[in-house]
Amino acid sequence: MEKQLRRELRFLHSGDFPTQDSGEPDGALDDSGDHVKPLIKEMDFFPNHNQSHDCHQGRKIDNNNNPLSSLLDSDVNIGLNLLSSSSGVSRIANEEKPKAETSHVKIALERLNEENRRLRCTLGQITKSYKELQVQLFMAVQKLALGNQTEKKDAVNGTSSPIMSVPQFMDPPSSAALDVNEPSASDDRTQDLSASPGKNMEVVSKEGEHQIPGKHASVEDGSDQTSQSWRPTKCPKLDHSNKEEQVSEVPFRKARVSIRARSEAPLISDGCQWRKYGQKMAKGNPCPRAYYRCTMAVGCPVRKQVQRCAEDKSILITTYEGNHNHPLPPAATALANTTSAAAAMLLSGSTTSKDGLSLPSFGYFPSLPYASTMAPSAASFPIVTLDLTQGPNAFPFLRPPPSAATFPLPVHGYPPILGHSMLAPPKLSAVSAMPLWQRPVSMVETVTAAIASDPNFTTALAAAISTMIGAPKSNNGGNNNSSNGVATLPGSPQLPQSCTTFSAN
DNA sequence: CGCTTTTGACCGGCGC
DNA sequence: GCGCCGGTCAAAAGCG
Repeated sequence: MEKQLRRELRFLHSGDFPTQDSGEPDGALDDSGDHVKPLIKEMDFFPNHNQSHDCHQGRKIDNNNNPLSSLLDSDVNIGLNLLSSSSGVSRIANEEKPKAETSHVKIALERLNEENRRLRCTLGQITKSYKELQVQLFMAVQKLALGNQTEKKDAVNGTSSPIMSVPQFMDPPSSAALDVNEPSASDDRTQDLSASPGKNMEVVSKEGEHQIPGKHASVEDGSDQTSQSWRPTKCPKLDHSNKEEQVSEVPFRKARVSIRARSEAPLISDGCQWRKYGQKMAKGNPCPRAYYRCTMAVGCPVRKQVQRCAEDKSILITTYEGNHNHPLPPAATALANTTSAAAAMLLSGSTTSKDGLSLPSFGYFPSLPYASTMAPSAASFPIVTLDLTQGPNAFPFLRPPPSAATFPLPVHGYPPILGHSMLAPPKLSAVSAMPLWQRPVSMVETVTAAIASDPNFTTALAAAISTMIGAPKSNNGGNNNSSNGVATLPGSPQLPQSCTTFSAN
């Protein structure tokens, strides 16, 4: 039916512009057909148009509501028949009727164009809302950072204060937090990705946030980086000695982002280059913990730990900390922003909880008993855990991405260009020789898919943010000792990232 | 030869 | 003060 219809419309098209189509090979016909194709689709989707979209269709479309049916019913078939019988005669015969047909088609086209415009407009508004939210989140985080900066000084001076004061975070972004709900709730078309309600993001904070020591503090990273090595356990001491430097140099490095995902692969490719610099047996876990540092740029302070979960060895836990001092592949950047948004929320203090308990405010994210698998030292840091081990997408990650495992990450406004060739991790070539199930699955793809494919993510994120913004935090008591000194680096336009790449699987 | 990985040693924080 | 533990260093080994 549709096929026939396409042919008919092609014919009409060629009738309208005989000089263009005459004598053209199939390719030209296909082109014209392509122009018509959306028209057909739309007509099929909205056969009773005057009911819902009539505000845009005030024009007369005959007595028949659907111009398509008018085309189908009478004229077009005639043209087709003529065409099939004898091309020379059909031309002549057709030229007598096309005017009415043409007007019908034009009307339909106009109407569809209008609807198209309207849909674009809606899409634009949704995108705009996202971007606004993003910007306001940035601002909120930076404000928070400034607040923590001052609080840290206070704490150093002997006054213990909560990690953050809610009002600092509240002011500007309060409206934006609600905006994010709008697109996800009002426009179902933005959620045509497959639903995967099982995705979990658990945000956990451990008390006792420390400053990273400025041991090797240099200014390798002008933007938001500190170059000192990752020595969390040494923080407190140096924190007292170098407080001034700490405050200015170490913004959000305290938070770690941990990603749990199922993978048989020993390592996850995330678009960055890593060099292993150590391996340790951690207490309570028979599996060794491997330490990696980013080698994409000299002095990049980013570290990651990789360890299998003691309870379920198919789960790989990758924990990141630090900010890259070099450009990242787009996917890594997108993921960095995604996770750092979570980290930022964590660092805001309102989403933190003591002793590794899940956040009550994140009811959307089920809690997991993962804390026992974390490094004990990690308990000194707030940890954001993205748990990809549950839900329908967990296992599919081990397989090659079915169609396009890279989804756009609307949350951070990145275009859907994530992953794939340009993001291929440096070692992928070597890895490609491995059996498929042993390959390190791209973190980019995995996390992106995990997050983006979950239609509830936006809603949950918005809920979390509005929870943070709107409600005074209730459980910050555990963090009052060393107000984490979160500080923005001057001139850094980026959202401070507590981690920059993100693992999955 | 240069880079990466391995692995034991070392350091510092923390609890007792 | 001592021991435990996590994290890092750095020499040696491995690899392309």
